[in-house]
Amino acid sequence: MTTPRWEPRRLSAVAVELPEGVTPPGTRGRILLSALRLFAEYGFHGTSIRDLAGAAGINSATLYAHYPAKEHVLAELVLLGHTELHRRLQQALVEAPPGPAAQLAALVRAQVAAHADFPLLALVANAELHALSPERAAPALALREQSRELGLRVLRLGVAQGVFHVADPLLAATAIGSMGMQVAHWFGPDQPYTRDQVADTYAGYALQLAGAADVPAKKTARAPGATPAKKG
Amino acid sequence: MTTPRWEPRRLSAVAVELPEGVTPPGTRGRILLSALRLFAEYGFHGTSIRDLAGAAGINSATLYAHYPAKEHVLAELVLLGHTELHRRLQQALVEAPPGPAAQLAALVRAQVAAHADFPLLALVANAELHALSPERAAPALALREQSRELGLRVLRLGVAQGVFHVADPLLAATAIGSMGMQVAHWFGPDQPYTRDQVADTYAGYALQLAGAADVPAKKTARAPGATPAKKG
DNA sequence: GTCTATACAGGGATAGAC
DNA sequence: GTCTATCCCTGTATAGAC
Repeated sequence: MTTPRWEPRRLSAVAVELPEGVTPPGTRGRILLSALRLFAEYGFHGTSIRDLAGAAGINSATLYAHYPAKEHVLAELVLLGHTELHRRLQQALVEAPPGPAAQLAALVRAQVAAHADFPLLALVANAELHALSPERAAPALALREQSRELGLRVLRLGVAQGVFHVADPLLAATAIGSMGMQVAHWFGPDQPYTRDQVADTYAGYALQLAGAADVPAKKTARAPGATPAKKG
Repeated sequence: MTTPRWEPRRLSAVAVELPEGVTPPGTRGRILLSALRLFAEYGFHGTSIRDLAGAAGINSATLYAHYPAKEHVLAELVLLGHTELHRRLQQALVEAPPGPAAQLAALVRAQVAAHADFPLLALVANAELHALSPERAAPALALREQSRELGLRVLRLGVAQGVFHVADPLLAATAIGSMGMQVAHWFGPDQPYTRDQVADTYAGYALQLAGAADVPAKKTARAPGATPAKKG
């Protein structure tokens, strides 16, 4: 591919940006941001070196003064994405009020917020990871595993404490994680929700899904033990 | 790429198959099944014509006796995937007991079952859709929209009837759909759940998430070895 | 329908001047 | 660091014999 064959469809008009403080200065930063946009829209294999250089406003040969190969650009993005998510999840846990319910809500909020704040990065980190060689994918995979375990631990603890009621915490964690992950695919300025609306709503969904005994009295909550409103 | 550079990682050892009755006979069928596996693992742009022909056991030129271009092979898979899901959702609705709760459960079961029965197809249909030109992506997108509306209608009806309790049915439908969609990414013979365990469990999650007043005391899945797992 | 052979554009990457 | 120029391979697709 030399020039885009059709209008972007994979993601709508989302800001092309990276988390604070991680964009390299100068040309290397422009390469990385261009790659963020192009890899998200056309995929790693659907983006050529010349596409990438053109978007960054440089000659294709200049790329190799900053990265030894195209794959290294992807590797940097993938690692950045996984690092940012894991950092936010950890911070959310640290700052959360005590108790599994509050912690689960905090984790889901953080996950949704991360994917809504940087949908392009989340998309590339997840959907293009497979294009990396095993050794360059490994660091991201390790972070992903750690992130997954954060949620799983909270769910297991909540079940043990009788706060959650799920037969299988692993499956519940998977389901909850899936909700948030997918946010990167549709969140953008062309839809009616704010980042925090989605984050709060999804946190509520997660608690409901987990059968939390003490779902905070949001609009969506129902009275525990209430008689079925009835019927259809 | 001429030969796989590393072991498949995007999906584990999942059967390479298409829904009953849709695999074309003869060489065309072998091309389609090879494409299913390769596109799922390496992506459309990560798979060359020669890869595809080699996997199908033919010369690359022979491909063009069956498809006018590589993109048409992908288009067929993407359409097959979306068609199969939509067909199953419709059938599930038709066969479901009356009432939004039973209907939502049936929809989620059908979605999960479809993605667990044909994870490769679901992956290609969703993750590689962006590689199609707009006009060849359109039919699949139309089907996707119709499928989405099935779930949305059930949720809205349930809210109107007081069976569900969500402030925003669209967001709830999105969250529920996201859970099931992701199943294609991890379901396989290397994990402890049966298709029906996941389907039933996820259906229960959906009802909980939607704040269903009358969540049926359904069987919930367990990992084998814990307590006797049941199935439906 | 399938093959061998090949056209030829585009791919990733390097050499070497500035 | 950046460019021009270029190498060489891989990519898609076609021609034409069998």
